[in-house]
Amino acid sequence: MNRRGPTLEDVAREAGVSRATVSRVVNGVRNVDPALQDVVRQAVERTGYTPNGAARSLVTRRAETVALLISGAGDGFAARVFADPFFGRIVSGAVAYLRGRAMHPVLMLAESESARRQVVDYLRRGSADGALVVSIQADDPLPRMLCDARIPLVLFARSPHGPEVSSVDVDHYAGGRLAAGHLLARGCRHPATICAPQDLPAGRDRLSGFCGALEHAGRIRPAVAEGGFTVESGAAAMVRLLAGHPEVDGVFAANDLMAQGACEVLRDRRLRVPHDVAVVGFDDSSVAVTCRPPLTTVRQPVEEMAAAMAELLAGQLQGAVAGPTHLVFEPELVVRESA
Amino acid sequence: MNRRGPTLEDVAREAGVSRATVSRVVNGVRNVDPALQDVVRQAVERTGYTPNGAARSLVTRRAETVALLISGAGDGFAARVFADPFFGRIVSGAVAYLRGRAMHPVLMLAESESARRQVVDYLRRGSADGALVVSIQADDPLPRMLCDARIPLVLFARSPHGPEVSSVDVDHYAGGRLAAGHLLARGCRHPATICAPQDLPAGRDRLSGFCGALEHAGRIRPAVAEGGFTVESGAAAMVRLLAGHPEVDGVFAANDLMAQGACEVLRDRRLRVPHDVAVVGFDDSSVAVTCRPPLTTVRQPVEEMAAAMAELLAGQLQGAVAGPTHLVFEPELVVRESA
DNA sequence: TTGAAAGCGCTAACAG
DNA sequence: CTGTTAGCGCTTTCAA
Repeated sequence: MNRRGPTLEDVAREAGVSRATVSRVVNGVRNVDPALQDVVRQAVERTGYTPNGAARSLVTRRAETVALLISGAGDGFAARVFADPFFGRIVSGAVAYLRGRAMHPVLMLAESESARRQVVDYLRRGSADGALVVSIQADDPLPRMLCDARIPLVLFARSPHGPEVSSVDVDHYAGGRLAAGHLLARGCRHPATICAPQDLPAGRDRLSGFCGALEHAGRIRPAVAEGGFTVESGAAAMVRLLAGHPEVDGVFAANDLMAQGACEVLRDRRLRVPHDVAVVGFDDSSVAVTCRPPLTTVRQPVEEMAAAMAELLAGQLQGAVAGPTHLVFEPELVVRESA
Repeated sequence: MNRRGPTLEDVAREAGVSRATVSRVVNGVRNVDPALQDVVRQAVERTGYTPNGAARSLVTRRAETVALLISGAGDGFAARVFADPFFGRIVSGAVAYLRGRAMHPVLMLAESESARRQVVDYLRRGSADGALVVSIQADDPLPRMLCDARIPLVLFARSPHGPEVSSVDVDHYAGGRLAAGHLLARGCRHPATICAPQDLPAGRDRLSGFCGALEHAGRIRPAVAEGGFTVESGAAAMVRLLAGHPEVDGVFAANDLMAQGACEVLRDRRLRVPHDVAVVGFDDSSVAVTCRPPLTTVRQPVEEMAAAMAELLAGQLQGAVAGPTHLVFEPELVVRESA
């Protein structure tokens, strides 16, 4: 594969100017005679010139590329990522921001120990200038690895035990409270929750927000079953909940996928949603709309959060030396049919 | 961001050898005294050296990176991609192959005209060595753009009007036949299909395979409603089918997501699957298992196809000059509960 | 405003 | 087996 295209040299010869001048025109640097600019641009056109990224990066020390890392573990990791529209929203938000700033967004999965090493290597060698990290595993070693390698990064969700780096997050506690408030307001007397893994801070916060609001309203603790963010785990949790607490009339699921699983089980049992059991989800991903019935859910402004994450990183890359910034977004209740 | 780490020079000094020797050790080239190798490796360790990718690429003319491009259009493109586990399987297969060959897989979305230009630019400047392209749009301009830019590429699905490049595909016609055969075998008398967009060759082939087998068995043409690969479009199509043909007792949906939508509508109508209406999907993505009931479906060996695609590209990158290769995989019927 | 020249950090001949 | 040397293609001082 020796497709070596035309170089600056070739364009310069074609245009009858020096390499430096062509470089200036290509990079839009001022102080070039407009007439010459045209000549150069035509030469570029004729030769079909494209700058060689490696040569450029070698001197600029930038790749104009940002890696969006989705980190986790386990078999079928990719399958899980591509089954949750939540990630689609993150990608969407980050990509939109980066494209607007002429940065190339590249998505990489870090699904295993060796994959993480490869990804870190990719960044260390400078193939990307920094990383946006979305981790869906407790105690993910990736943020620390990146940090140790001096890679600029911003996290989606604050990591309590990880390194102190900038992050963007939603107020999970407030989200849980929103769900409880809504359930209470519609007269729910026997609330339950399908919570997220409790080794995740987000999982704990959503649960304690939910419980806290209930307690505040004078209710006893809700029935709790833990799920793993998937439809099936939500369904299984709902089955357990029903087995132990047949009186349940309201469920807060810690994400929409699990809420969907719950709805399916409820339906199988001929329990009407929301009439018999009200269901509230979390995220407001596209399944919230697809679900039958459409889900009332706690919306995370994911696209904005992702864009903010990219903006924070862009700032770091431009040399802003402020300490870690932690942005916390407010969740919002979106009422549809399920509750 | 001037984090300039140690260079070969630094390591060489530390180890008391020449840059060339360090380079050899780092790149695992033979002909280096084992003792020296150790010395060098220790020096690498001490200095925390990582090769600079730009400098290396500049001379090797390779980035050791392959782009996996998902191309299409429309608002919510990312959302759609991340709502179909089918893509997860592609990513999974390609990533697994590439990681094993020490290539960095990077996923990029080409969701608009400008995004496509950016992606092509990324490849033209050499940030990746080649592309694996998954297009979910009829007449996608991307393959041709890549081809014109002399970027090595392999397509997922053969493009009839696009440039002649290597591709990997499943026998869609055979897949449609498989679905028809199964429906017929279980005694279905009024088959219908929720077909894929007919401007897609794959969509046409799945439909004609289905119709062909029916015809061959002496049946009339099935009722047809077109969907757009999403759950909602499948549900809407099912509604139309039922409205026009209440007698329908078997449905072949051109992907699992649409099959799921169909199942939901059927359930709402109190029609039992498969007892009243049998449903066959396509893909065998993870929703086939999640769906209620679990879907009988036509399996595409997506992971293998993706790996084959990566292998074909790797061959091209190594300079194998064979003409375009078209690999066609056989689909397989996976029987679960829905039919 | 333009050109000449010096590298960026690395690999790959080519000697030794 | 090891070191010396010549670039890879580009940006960026520094002079003119």
